[in-house]
Amino acid sequence: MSVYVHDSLSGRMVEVGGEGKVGLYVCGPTVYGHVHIGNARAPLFWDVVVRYLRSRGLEVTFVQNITDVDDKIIAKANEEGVSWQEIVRRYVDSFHERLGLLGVDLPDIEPRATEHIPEMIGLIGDLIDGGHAYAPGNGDVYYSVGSYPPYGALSKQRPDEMRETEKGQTGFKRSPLDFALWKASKPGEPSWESPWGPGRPGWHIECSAMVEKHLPGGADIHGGGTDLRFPHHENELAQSAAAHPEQTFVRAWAHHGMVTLGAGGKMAKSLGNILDVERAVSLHGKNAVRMWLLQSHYSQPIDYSEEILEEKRRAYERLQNLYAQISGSTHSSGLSDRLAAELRERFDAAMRDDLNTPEAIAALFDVTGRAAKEVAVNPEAARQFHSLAEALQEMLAVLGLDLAGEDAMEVDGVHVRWRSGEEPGEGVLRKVAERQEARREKDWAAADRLRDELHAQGWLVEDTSEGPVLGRR
RNA sequence: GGCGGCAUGGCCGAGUGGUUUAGGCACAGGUCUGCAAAACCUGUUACCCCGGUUCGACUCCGGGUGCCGCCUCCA
Repeated sequence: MSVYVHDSLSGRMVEVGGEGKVGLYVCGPTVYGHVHIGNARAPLFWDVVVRYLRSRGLEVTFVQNITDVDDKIIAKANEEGVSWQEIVRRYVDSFHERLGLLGVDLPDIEPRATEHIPEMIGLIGDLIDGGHAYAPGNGDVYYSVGSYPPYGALSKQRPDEMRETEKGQTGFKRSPLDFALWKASKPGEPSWESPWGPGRPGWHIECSAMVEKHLPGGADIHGGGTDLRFPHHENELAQSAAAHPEQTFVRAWAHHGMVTLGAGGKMAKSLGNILDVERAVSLHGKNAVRMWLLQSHYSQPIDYSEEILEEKRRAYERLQNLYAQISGSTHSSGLSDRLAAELRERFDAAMRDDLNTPEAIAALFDVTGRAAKEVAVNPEAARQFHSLAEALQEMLAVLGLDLAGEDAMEVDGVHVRWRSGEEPGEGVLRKVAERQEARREKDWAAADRLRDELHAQGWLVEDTSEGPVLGRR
């Protein structure tokens, strides 16, 4: 069992998991604010990938770091007059809470930069020893881009053509492209002892150190947004490859597209055009958000709008309705077995081909729709799709989409059902029972009046042969 | 300015050198239904422009146009 992932460095598909194991490293957040849905794309997508790989029997180690020391964290702390640790604590909690709202599981290892200072210092030492870094005496240590000829390969940039930009110049760097591995700390800033004086790590070095530590032998897949390709990933690669040329650092670089907000372009904290995860979930629901992010390929940019999310909510509902038709199955017809096998095969083929979640989801709709057609022609078939329902449950678990079960209650002698999760109030239930009673007496005027009232309260009543079912409208 | 990517039907969005419908949403008509909803049936709209390669290109190559990302912190 293995999957193929498009590698941004070579431009080719790389086989991953052939040995039965997969080491995955994904760049996590810098915790100085609440994560928005753009930030959430990576954790959500890779969580799905991890679930998929595990469902196929692969042993996965998923590492996603947290950057807990950084200029912005320090700035935020100063702004509020609290410690940087306080800022970190607050936004790590917020990050976890928001992932929870989206139904995203935490990675196996969530290393923090500040917990890897010795490893980073060691790595920097190796770079200096190898002639790839220098300490000009101001307390900083810089990576010498010129010492590593392949520099630029990942971002397809040529160092000599990038010289135009001199924004990074400090006076101590030998080349403006050189970047900080270690920064001398100013008074009041977080600081650690090092051979070059008290200071703190540069941004890129943490990922190099943490990949090497937590995924010995290298990462099979290294994920992150396309905006990290340069300079972050380029620098990571340059550091590790130069320090430890005998080791593989990353086998496949997988970059996901940006979440855009219509004409506003890329969603970014610095642009202020962000949509908080909490708001997105409360506006559209977890399932719609997941459907939205998973129904386009990870490598593509994806646009957010309320209309699009509404569409995705409906798409999810359709899947839900299709599933509901066969969910009561007690046995499996030959058709069910065939469809289940086809579904597994297509889902698998799609995922193995560069983690193509939209293709995988299309298979869900297609196969399930065919079962629904059968049910339409032959109502008996509704109870004969056990094997398909089972397969569907597995795939939806991988995608993290809920299969809303149903709860029910006897109200005034009427069996009232509703989608689990949102319990209707006593008054609503009573109205439904009353309406059912009116229908029994063919008092359509009263029944319609009650339907309208329930509608006004946000509920939709569906009449079925098995009695009324409540749903949020 | 440099580098990279993308351009598919009303919208979202996969995919492929030709023989089959991606899938979803929306819309129109119908079946079912007291009504409504769901489901099912039928129908509608495709591959940015110009060249080239090819027996044949939406699918490969070149050019153009447009959009996006990166080149500075950024998922």
